[in-house]
Amino acid sequence: MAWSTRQLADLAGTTLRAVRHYHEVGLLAEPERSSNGYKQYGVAHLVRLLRIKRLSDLGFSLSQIAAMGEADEHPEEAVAVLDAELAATIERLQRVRVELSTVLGKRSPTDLPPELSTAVADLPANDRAFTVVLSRIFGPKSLETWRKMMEDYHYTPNAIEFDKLTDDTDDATRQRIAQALTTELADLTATYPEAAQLGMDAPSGVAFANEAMNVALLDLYNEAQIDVTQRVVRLISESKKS
Amino acid sequence: MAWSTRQLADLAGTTLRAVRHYHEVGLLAEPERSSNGYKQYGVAHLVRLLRIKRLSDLGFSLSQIAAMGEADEHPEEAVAVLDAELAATIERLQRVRVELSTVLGKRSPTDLPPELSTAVADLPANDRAFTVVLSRIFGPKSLETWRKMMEDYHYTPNAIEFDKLTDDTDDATRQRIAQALTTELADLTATYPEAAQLGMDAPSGVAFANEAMNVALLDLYNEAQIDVTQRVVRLISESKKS
DNA sequence: TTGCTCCTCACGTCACGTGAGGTGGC
DNA sequence: TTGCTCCTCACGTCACGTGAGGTGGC
Repeated sequence: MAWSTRQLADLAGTTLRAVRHYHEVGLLAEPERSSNGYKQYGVAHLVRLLRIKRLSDLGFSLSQIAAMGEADEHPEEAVAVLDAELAATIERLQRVRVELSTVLGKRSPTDLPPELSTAVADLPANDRAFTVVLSRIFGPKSLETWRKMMEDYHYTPNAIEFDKLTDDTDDATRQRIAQALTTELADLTATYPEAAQLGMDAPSGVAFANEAMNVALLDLYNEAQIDVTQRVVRLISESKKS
Repeated sequence: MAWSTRQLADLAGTTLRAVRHYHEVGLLAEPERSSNGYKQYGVAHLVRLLRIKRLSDLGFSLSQIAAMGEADEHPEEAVAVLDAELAATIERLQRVRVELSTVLGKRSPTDLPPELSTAVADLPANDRAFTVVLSRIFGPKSLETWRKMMEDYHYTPNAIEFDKLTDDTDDATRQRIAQALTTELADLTATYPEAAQLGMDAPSGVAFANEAMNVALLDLYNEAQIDVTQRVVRLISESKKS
């Protein structure tokens, strides 16, 4: 008269495979066998299995349960650690739920931090993608500066013309736009003195940030736009020399 | 000019292996290679990777993310389902924390439901284990009846004598204790009319419950105690006939 | 030559789930 | 003989982690 594996599992409210798994990892002793090889469980196995299941349901790992041993005791420390983990998990999940609701309301895209989402709302795809890259390399100060500049200036006539540049744009037009943009940038820097520090707080280093911006530039814009950008850079460095 | 796998991973705030895993499961397209076989990632890869990471952090599985496709959209239903799951998980974890605090305060053992913990507080090991078994086979009504009976009667002189029985206890003593217990049981049934229904609400069936009780009896008590129990059963059935 | 980065297998993790293939008692 | 339960492999799951062993540019 004893319980079969299935009966033991049912009594404990768990599964056949779980019981066998506990045998495999040495958490639960194997019982004696009857003549046909069937396992024969007794009350001690049920008590042990219930304890394993209880602790497992509470969130302890099987190795933690093994470390606690057979007695009905639990190291206070392990319990405290687990409780702290649970508290942290609950908090995190609650924040995730808040995020989910803003994502659902389309108030937040999935590739940008929420603060930037309104600023890029109606930018062309490449400018938007460029901002995505910046969001990953700039520090918070630079990002905030960039956000303000985007919100105030993202539709100047010069920016619109820049967006329309194609590879067959002639040299004179390129130069004209480059000069106009340079002037505009100077005005911008006057309005936002922080703009001079753009990218200086990059957490991964200024060099890496510059390289990444370069990669993004080459990737997102056409030859004429890249050309104009380089002209702007040259014009600015020339004006600094004089 | 492009990003290496490590650079892409760093930019997205994830790991090398995660990026490769997304390639393996087809979530992220592989980029072109340079002449030496190195992967060369562009902005589009970064945008895609950021989206994958964001959705993954929110709790979507990779196959769910795959189903959502490349666009910046998310089926409302999937979001709602996930949110409901999160809410349920949070609730469960909160209940677990409450349980943890009672377990820590030793106010609750790990093998018994909380309601029974005080009732068995100072029972001998076998009676306690027997109660553990009952807690797994009785329905709620029977368990409540059992709890009341334990709290009122667990230290009658007869119960103490029963606990002390050994295999060399002589026949006369066995019979005397059996008769005393039978009388006591009759009194109990008078005080608790529900006692007559004990085990009748077993969710897994009365037959299974009886067999399980029998297994526990044979497992937990010695020959003399089992013998006395059988005498009690016989005495009761005789008294019913008359 | 030494370091560092990149690459591709390929096994490991955690707690089991899920067949596959075979045996034993009614 | 048919069903049902039990048994032991042994691979699968999920999202990567973690070496192993080899190559390429400075």
